[in-house]
Amino acid sequence: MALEHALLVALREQPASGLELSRRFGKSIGHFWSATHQQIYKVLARMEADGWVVAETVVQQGRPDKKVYDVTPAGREALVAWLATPTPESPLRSELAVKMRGASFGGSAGRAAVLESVRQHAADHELRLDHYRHLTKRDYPDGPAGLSPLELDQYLVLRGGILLEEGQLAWLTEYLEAHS
Amino acid sequence: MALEHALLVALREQPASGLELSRRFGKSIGHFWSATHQQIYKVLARMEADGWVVAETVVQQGRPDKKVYDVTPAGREALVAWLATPTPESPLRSELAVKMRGASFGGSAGRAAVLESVRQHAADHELRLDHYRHLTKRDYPDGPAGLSPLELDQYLVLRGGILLEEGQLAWLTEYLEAHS
DNA sequence: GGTTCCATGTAAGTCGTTACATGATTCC
DNA sequence: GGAATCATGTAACGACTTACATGGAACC
Repeated sequence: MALEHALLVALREQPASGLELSRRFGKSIGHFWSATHQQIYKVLARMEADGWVVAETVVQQGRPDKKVYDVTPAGREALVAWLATPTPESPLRSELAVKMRGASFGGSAGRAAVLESVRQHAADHELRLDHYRHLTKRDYPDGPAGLSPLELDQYLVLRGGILLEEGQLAWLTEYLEAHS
Repeated sequence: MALEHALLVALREQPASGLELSRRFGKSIGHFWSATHQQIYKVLARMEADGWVVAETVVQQGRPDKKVYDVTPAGREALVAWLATPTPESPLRSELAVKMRGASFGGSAGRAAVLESVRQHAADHELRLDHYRHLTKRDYPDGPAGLSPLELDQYLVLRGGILLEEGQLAWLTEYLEAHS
């Protein structure tokens, strides 16, 4: 029940078509709320039926038409109402943690496989961390000083990405060291 | 497609009934893979049909009978096979991050509401962090030295809980400081 | 007598993923 | 000519949640 609101936020930052949204979700917001294009189309259709957004068909040359969505006043109200709603804690699910606890029951092959998974994930997290740090340097070379409220919030969400990735990496590194 | 395997791990550590499992999932493993009892019963039934587990009805005095599940050789094989499978990265979903980015579009009331949500979550994470640290002191007073492989893995998963909670807390603290 | 706990489920519905479909256009 | 991109979807399925149901035992 929250993809709708994530889309509202994205559309308030900038009106967009379904595909543009799904691409944007591959970046910024998507790091904290992923969605495929199929899902996005479905939810957009429902939001349009509910009057939260309106679509305007934009004719393009050399490309298919696209439907650019924008948020209606009703959609804005829905967003504000949602902000005031208590935020349930997102259940943290780590398949890797389950495998770590299962490694003892998998013999030497199982243990090696889990080690390999952990190594792979550590590399992934390191990569993403590099990416976030690069974004920080590029978009906020002077740190958070002098940013508008909107920019400050975007900066702080990026900081969240960095801090969470650092936590993950610290964990997996500790695991690998303990098993070496 | 992974609750099955989480249950296999839990049952290999100790055979149990559905309700006992759902209680255990409120603790240790559950911090990384939550599940309600309804879901657990359903999956256990499927696993029994698949021959991964067998149920033994245990008569109790003053209480209803319970069905204690144990893992079969086929279940053990399924667990080993799963360990060797590549581990997809669990999509990280933070409703709070979406709200942070939406706060600018919610007026002063919206911003205050988001701040309150962040404060609440920070308190929750601090509480859980205290809990994990308490568990560490109680169960591993001497650190990881001298633990069996199984205990070491349990220790390392607990360490994961601590490191991830610390990351979360650091993030939310930074947010609150930036908005004070 | 009412409430809570134990223990096992069913039913209905939402959320999300995976696979497939279409049709035009540009790139090699 | 074949592949990739743009753009929008449908269909089928599985995962997960929420609400409800049952029935006895213990607690106050």
